[in-house]
Amino acid sequence: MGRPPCCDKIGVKKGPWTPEEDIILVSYIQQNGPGNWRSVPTNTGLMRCSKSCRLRWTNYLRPGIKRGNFTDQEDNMIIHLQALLGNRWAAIASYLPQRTDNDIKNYWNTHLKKKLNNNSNQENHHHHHHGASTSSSSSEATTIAKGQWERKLQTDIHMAKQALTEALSLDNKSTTSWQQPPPKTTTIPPIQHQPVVLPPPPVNFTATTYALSAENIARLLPNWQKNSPKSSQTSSESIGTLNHRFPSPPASDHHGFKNCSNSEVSETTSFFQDESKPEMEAQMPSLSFLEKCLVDDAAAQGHEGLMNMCLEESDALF
DNA sequence: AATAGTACCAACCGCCTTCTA
DNA sequence: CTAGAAGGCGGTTGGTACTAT
Repeated sequence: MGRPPCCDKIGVKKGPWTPEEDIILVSYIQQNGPGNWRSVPTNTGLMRCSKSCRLRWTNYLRPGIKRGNFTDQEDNMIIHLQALLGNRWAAIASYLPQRTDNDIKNYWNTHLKKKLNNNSNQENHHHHHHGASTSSSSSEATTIAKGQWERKLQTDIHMAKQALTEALSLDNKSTTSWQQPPPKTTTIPPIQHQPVVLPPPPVNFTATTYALSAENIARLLPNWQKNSPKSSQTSSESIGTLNHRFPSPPASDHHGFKNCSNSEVSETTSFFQDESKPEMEAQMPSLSFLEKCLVDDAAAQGHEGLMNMCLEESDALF
């Protein structure tokens, strides 16, 4: 037979989370780590469905989340990736480690869709390169049944490569940092990158990365650091730079997740590599495949600039 | 100052895939 | 191998904040 039920629907609370609930959830995850959501409501006493707990954590409480103030680079990246992947927000979010899929989805629906509509109305004859990928792959991708898109992605790999290469080269004019796929891809075996700084082993790693959690929920959990062996140091280093509930002031630079100190980068990205979006592990092979094809193809075609750029920035991140 | 309209976003819903007994 | 639950994801909605009149 199957598993036992995760939680009965009786007495399950809905609606906005209270700070108290957040504290309970974060405290529990601090001690046990994310995952096994089924046990969270029973172990914490939260009158919430396991799904709700997971959603609250992944979309709001987990460390390293940047909210609001999407940069132009992020805009472009989302637009290109949406054209490339369709409404696969989780996949798109894997390229924007500080953003949640929900956040990107909301931003797309509230901002970028309109922006694109306005642009397409004003310049239909423009952006043949965009239009080709957007009109074909986007509309198709959204209609393709789940599970089929990866096959399509492989069969249409040339189209995808072209679109992504275009996106990379377009934005390379202004900056290149955001183009770097999430550093977590560097830890996936098929990718040849040798991580310079590997995440600490899971136990220490959890302690370190939860320091970032402390920053995100500092207002909710004043004693957070006390429970996290290494958190006091890291928190003092970076506290105030990650603003969870309140949007950051307009960024002086537009370098996305590079817009922070080295320690922040390593910690934040390390976290993402291992914990913040564990579900991405399942998706990354496809994306890594695409990336690898891009890099390989770029090399084959003599696009060393693109390839080097990707590799160099990957190294630079560490 | 009050009201209506709009924008934004956190959270829910339901479907699909994966996993487990 | 199969049934059924957990996990994951995308679409949608409801509440709140903001803006215009």
